[in-house]
Amino acid sequence: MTLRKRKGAAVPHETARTWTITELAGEYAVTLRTLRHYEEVGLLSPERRGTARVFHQRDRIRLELILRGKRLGFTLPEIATIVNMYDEQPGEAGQLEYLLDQIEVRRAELAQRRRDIEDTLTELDEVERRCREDLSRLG
Amino acid sequence: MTLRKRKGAAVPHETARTWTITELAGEYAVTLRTLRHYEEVGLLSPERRGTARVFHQRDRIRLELILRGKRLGFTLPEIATIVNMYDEQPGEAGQLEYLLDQIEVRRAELAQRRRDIEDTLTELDEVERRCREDLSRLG
DNA sequence: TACAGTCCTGACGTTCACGTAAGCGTAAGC
DNA sequence: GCTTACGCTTACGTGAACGTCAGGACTGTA
Repeated sequence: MTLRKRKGAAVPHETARTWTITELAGEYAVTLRTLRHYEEVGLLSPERRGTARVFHQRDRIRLELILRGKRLGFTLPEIATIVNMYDEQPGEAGQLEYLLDQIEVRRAELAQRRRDIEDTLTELDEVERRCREDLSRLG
Repeated sequence: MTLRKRKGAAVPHETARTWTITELAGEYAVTLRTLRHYEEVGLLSPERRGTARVFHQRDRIRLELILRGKRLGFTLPEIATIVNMYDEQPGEAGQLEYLLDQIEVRRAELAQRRRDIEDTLTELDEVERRCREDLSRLG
């Protein structure tokens, strides 16, 4: 799921498949406006052929990351910092340490969210149990 | 963490503690406006003494559920359906089955979010690994 | 060549979840 | 009895994440 190429990983010579904005929107159940918006805020940067957008595999992967971030309740700027981690250039030490910091921040947030989910699931179990109890009392 | 009383669970006779809006806001790090907003949309319904709001333990519990829902990225209406599950009256069979349906829906959403979190954490690990690798190469 | 289909760029509108005054009531303390 | 603190309602403002036109270009096809 990494976007960054570590070496010159010899891409197969065939022309890679691309997608139009309508195709991508259909496949991921988002609107054209949404995809354009993600480009506006720098989350996607499809190739242009003339004025038309041409989406590559790279854009699909980023889009999947974006949608996942949305499901997790992150804002688009937050998602940007996460998504951009994946294709950061090696860079210099200060940058790398900043990146490590960011990773810790996100990790902590995600851990909290996971606890929230566990708690909620447990309580839903309890609600369901009571509910079935009441139902059987009625039947 | 249940709000519904199953029987006449003999409440201790001492007067239960209550909280003012400012106290509650301070404790949960939200604004007065936020608490009032939650009341506007029916998520909280504090007692009124004159015009002033008086919050009870029940309200604290609901507020905790609300904040957890927010961390999980649910909208306030979505949170309402979840929170209201906790203190539904036993009700009739149709209602109970509807509730069971709702529980399934939420459970599925939460399961998806949990997968999202797992995936993201795994990938953060990978990013961190690469990052440390690059750092050691520099040091 | 006419027209349907797909794409584009503005740019204003909308919903959600509050923020932010403005203006007023009331109870405590000096 | 005046100030200060806290609380209230009403109501307009705001930022994020798009929705929704309007107007225009290009492209295949009947």
